[in-house]
Amino acid sequence: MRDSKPVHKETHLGRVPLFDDLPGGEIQQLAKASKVVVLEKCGTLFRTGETCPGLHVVMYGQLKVAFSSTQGSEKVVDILQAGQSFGEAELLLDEPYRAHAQALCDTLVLQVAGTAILDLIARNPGFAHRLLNGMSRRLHDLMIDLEGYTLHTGAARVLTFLLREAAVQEPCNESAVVRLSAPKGVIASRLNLSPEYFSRILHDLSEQGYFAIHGRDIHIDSVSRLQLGLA
Amino acid sequence: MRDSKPVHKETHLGRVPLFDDLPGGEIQQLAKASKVVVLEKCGTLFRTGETCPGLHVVMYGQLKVAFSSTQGSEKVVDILQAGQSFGEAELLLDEPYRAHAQALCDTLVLQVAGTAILDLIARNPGFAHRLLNGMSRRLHDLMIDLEGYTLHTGAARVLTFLLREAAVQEPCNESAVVRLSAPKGVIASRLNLSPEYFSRILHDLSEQGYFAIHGRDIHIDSVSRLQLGLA
DNA sequence: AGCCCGGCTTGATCTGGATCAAATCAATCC
DNA sequence: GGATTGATTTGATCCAGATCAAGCCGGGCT
Repeated sequence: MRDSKPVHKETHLGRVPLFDDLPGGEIQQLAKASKVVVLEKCGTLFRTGETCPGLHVVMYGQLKVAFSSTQGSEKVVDILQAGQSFGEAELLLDEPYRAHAQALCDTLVLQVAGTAILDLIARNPGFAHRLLNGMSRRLHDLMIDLEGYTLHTGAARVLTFLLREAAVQEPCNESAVVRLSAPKGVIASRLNLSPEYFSRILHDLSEQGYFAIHGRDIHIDSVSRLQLGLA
Repeated sequence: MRDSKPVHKETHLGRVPLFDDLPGGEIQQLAKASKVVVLEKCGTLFRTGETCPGLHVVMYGQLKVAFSSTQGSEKVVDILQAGQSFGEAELLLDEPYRAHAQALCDTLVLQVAGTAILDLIARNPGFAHRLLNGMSRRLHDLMIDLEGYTLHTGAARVLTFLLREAAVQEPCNESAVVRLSAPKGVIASRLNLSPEYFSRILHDLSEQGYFAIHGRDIHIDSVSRLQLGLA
């Protein structure tokens, strides 16, 4: 992140799903109300307990959102990719963050001031609806995670995760190569597993012929076979 | 639930926090678009996989929302009290329910048709904002639960639960009697504990002098003492 | 009163997954 | 290339919390 070429906020914002059907004027308002944050790998975007300065939108790079326990261990709640936003709930409730966010690689974030978002909600019902849909999606995904954590075994969570990744990375293919988008330790924590146990599960499943592991690439011969493994 | 006195939807809806500052005309529209559902104890409101007929609003009574595993065990996600609504996310995304809902006692629910809610969002930015706040609250609470499940021990979750209940039931009192609003087994599942282990934790904590148990009533001498127990 | 049934407790045992410790591998930097 | 540092694996051990199996209320019913 050492080049200091000025960031053109409008074009960036216009590409984000949450904003991409907004008229140009609105985008300009948002751009004016937003701040560029440049993070290098491992840089912190916000910490637990801080109050939220606005809506975070990832332009490029990758962030992990995690809880930290008193004993230094942490639990990754979400991994944010380019185009995703974060902090809607805290913004609307004006509550401090329960988690912290850290860049997994060099990352660019725009922070849109809360007032600009609130204005937009009041002025543009279509945007409110879109925001509502985004939050619904997040709520729904969180429910799925919760179901996994409380009802499914570690191996089942790993299989489910790989299936979802395969569906995203190579839709509708019977065979797929899934590339883990983050270090195994981070994925492990995301699945609520210790790195060691995650490694063992991966090993076991590959021994059972579900897939082959090559570093961060998981080669799946038969996606439908994985699906069966869930039963 | 054996009296069949017709339910006056308007007055009921007008008392629900989500709708209570809507103009009378809007309330009437909602009432017209909503259906009364009467459930007796253990009656099912909806099942996993069903598509959602509208927004559920609890008028009186109590519901549990839970995941069911293939082996018959279940995990309670939420306990809904009178005045609460449920199903916003599924409604907006048009996704089937991931969980089922069952009445814990005789319960009255209004189901507001999805179209009426969508209209209201498009027409009334204030309502959209209110809905957004409600979903933020739910998202935030879910995050707190998740933090508990993944990072805290069983005993810590029980203490946290009791502290929140005390804060709701007897705000700002140093001593409090917390009445468990549901059978212990349901609370246990809500905290992601087996009934047996929940019972043991309660026993242990009371032995350590944190509180005294009388059936479903937990007598807390010193709320601040409980807070210390969390460290 | 006596009976029944569902909710709760208690005890004994088991296990998924964590933790600790050490070895191996991989990427980067002199 | 060798050294350094972090990521991953492997092995041994441990533990929070589940499960299984009885007992034990307490309250509604006849």
